[in-house]
Parts: sequence; C-alpha cells; structure tokens
Amino acid sequence: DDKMVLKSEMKRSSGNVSVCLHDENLWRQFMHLGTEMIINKTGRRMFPHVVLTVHGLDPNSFYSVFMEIIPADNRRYKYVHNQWLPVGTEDPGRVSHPIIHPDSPNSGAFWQRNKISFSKVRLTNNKEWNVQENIDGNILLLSMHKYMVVIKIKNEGLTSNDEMQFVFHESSFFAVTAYQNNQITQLKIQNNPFAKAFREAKCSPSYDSNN
Amino acid sequence: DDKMVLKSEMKRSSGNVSVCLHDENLWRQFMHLGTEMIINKTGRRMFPHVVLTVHGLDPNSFYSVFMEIIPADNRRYKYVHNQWLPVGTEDPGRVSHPIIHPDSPNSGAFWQRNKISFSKVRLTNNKEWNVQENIDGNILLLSMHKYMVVIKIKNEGLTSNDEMQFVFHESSFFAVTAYQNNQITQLKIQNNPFAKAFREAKCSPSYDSNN
DNA sequence: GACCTTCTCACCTACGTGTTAAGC
DNA sequence: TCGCTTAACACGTAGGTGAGAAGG
Repeated sequence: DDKMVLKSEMKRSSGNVSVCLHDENLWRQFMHLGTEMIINKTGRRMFPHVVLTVHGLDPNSFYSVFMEIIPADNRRYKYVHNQWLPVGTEDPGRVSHPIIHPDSPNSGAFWQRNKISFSKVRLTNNKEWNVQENIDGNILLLSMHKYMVVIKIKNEGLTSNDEMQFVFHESSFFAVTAYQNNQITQLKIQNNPFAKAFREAKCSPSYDSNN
Repeated sequence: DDKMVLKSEMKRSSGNVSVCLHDENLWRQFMHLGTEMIINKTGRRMFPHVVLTVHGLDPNSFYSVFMEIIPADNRRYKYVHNQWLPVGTEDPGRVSHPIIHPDSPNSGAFWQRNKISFSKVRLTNNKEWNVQENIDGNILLLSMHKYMVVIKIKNEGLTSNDEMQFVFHESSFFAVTAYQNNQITQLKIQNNPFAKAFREAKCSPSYDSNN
C-alpha cells in the first residue's frame, strides 16, 4: 500500500519524501504546556502557524497539498486544577475535511522551492460558515476536544494515484473558546507579533530591571 | 489563425469568449485625463485595479490567465504645459513579460465563477527586482513611457494550443516616478481608499462651507 | 454557582497612499 | 536651473491579538 503514516519527529518521511514543520522549537514549547487554539464564530488563525518545507518530490510531477485537522483521540476534555482531564467520549458531529492549499496543483519543483504556508487557515465553531469549509479555508472544530495536524500530499499524475500522509503529533492542541491555561496565553503573547499589545503590561516582572 | 486581437469596448470578445474589465467608468475617467501610474523601487500597485470577469470559456477545459503591460507606442514623453508630448523614440531596454495569474491553471468554470484580480501586481523601475519578475508579480517599466494592459487566456489542453488576447485601450497610462498632472492626483485621492488621508485636506474648496 | 461561550474593545502589525524635501 | 528620481514621513485602510464584561 502506498499510503503511509510515520510518527516520530518534526521531520516526517514517506519513501523519499520528507515534510518539515517550521518553528519546531516553538511548537514543542507549546505542546509541552498543552497547546490551546482559539475557535470562534468568524474563525481564528492558528498560532504557531503551520508552515512546511518539502523534499524528495519528483520536480516534474504534479502534486496537491492538503492540511487536515484530525481528532487526536475520541474524548471530551475539561480543564480543572491546571490540567486537561478527559471526561467521557467525544461529542457527536465531529467531522473533518482536508483544506487544499490554494497553490494546488503544482509541480514538485514548485513545492520544494517555496515554503508551504497554511497560516491563513481559520479555526471555527460556526457550523454555518463551514458549509464551504474546504473552499474558503475555514475548519470546523468542537471546543474542549483534542486535535492534531496532518499534511497530505497527493500525486496528481494521470496514472499514479498515491497519497502520502504526514502526522505531526507535536502539533496536537485543545480547541477552546477562551484560553484555559494562563501559561499558554503568555507564550502566545511572547511569540505572536499581533499580541504585542499585551507584552509589557503583563510580563515584565520589574519594569526597571535589565532588559 | 486562432490568435485574435479585438479593440473596441471595455468588454472584449474573441469567438465566444468575452473579458470584461471592472470599474469601467472609473477607468474612463482616468483615461480622459491621461492616466498616470507610479513606478518605484519596491513596486507600486496600479489604481484603478485590473479586475476581470470572463464568459464563454468551456467549463471543463483548463486555462491559464495572464496580464501583460505592453508599450502603447514607441515614443518617450514629457509633460509640459499641462500636456503629454512625445519627445523622440523610446529608450532602450523596454521589455515586457506576462504575469501569470496565481490561480493558473484552472478550469473554465473556476475562472467564470470568480472575479479575476491582478490588483496585487506591482509596477517598478527597479531592474534588480525584475529578475524574478513573472514569479513575484513585479513588472518592470520605463518612466515617461506609455503603456496599456493586455489580458491573455491560454487553453492548456493537451491537444489545443490556442491563446486569446484582449487589449484594453482604456487602460493606457503613462509610467511616472511622480505624478505630473494634478487632476490625476486628485482623481486617485477621491477614489482610492488608501489615499483617504488626503481627501479633506486638499479637496474641499472651503473648509467651513456646506456639508 | 460553575463552566463555557459570545461580543466589544484597545492596541498592535502590516501595508497602501500622496506629500515633501533632498538628491542628481 | 530644470527635469526627473529617491527616501522619509504622516496618515489612512485592513486585519490579528488577548482582555474583560456579559450572556447562557
């Protein structure tokens, strides 16, 4: 079977093909605390962003690249006593569709020459907007459930029909409507330029200390 | 021959295929005054924008869409006494390359379903940047020369190899490094949201008059 | 009350404008 | 001087943040 799932590092490989998730250290910091991603009505971008580098494709073949947010397990979670605890099984209506990268389809040479960014994808809990989910790039998630990022690369050749799949366990996160763990909030503020507004107000322990 | 050039209205046709340039009235207003487009080192966007609607394509065939800025004539110009006057022939090094629309290639159905926008294309006089011109969407022009917009639609079918070409004479403009005709400046300010900063300061004849 | 969601807000980033003064 | 170009600038548009109050 030419469908493969490998799980070990930030760099995933399938045959000759490898996919590398950018900002590896940042992803790990978040994972270590239990990453949370905000979901809301209009859709919220992910942070850290999903940005990839690919190697090992045939430069002359054509591929489409997809991102999918899949369930990390079938549990529902609560955040109590500074911990995420599973409470029962997942809620019904948990569906996922892959998002096709807007540059698809394109040559292996193209995908390897450029960074592949899914940073504009938005996570939402709005079922209405999700009708055209895979068109406008919104992904419907359930709050208080755990997810992870999967990248799929499909060979669009007329004869071949293989699809490679790359699972990033370090990308696992809890979908939330408001941050639960304050350490996650602070890590977002420290690293996301758009959250700069809150950097000095909250995080300098002493205003006049060295740097 | 399946290569056609038709010149008459904002809506161009080639066989069954027609291309319509949006903001027709605005384009005409600018043309009437002698449109000017700023070019600079980092690249400046065009205003009005080049946005198109297409009809008459085969929904199931695949096409690539291109924009090209071609010389409107082979003269060099001066702006004197509130008029554009040709002075000698064009400077050397006047090359033009088509910009491929980033959604290319795509189905006729796709192109007809969506607006086709080239609004992010940047005009520049920087020869350094232009090395990758058709990749990053910068177009190299010579200042004080006259240009016009051409749209090309290429059928990417394996057997067919036809390319349709649509010339928009109403889009003709002078490339400049600074506006020459103050009426053009004012028309830009009045219609481009990004120039709103200058709307009240310059254009109300009397600050305390009605409205 | 406890838990989770929704909405508005101030405050940022990012970048598209013409203006203006200086450069050549 | 004159004609044209360059660079810094103020001031908009557009949109991404978490905070915090209000809602369910």
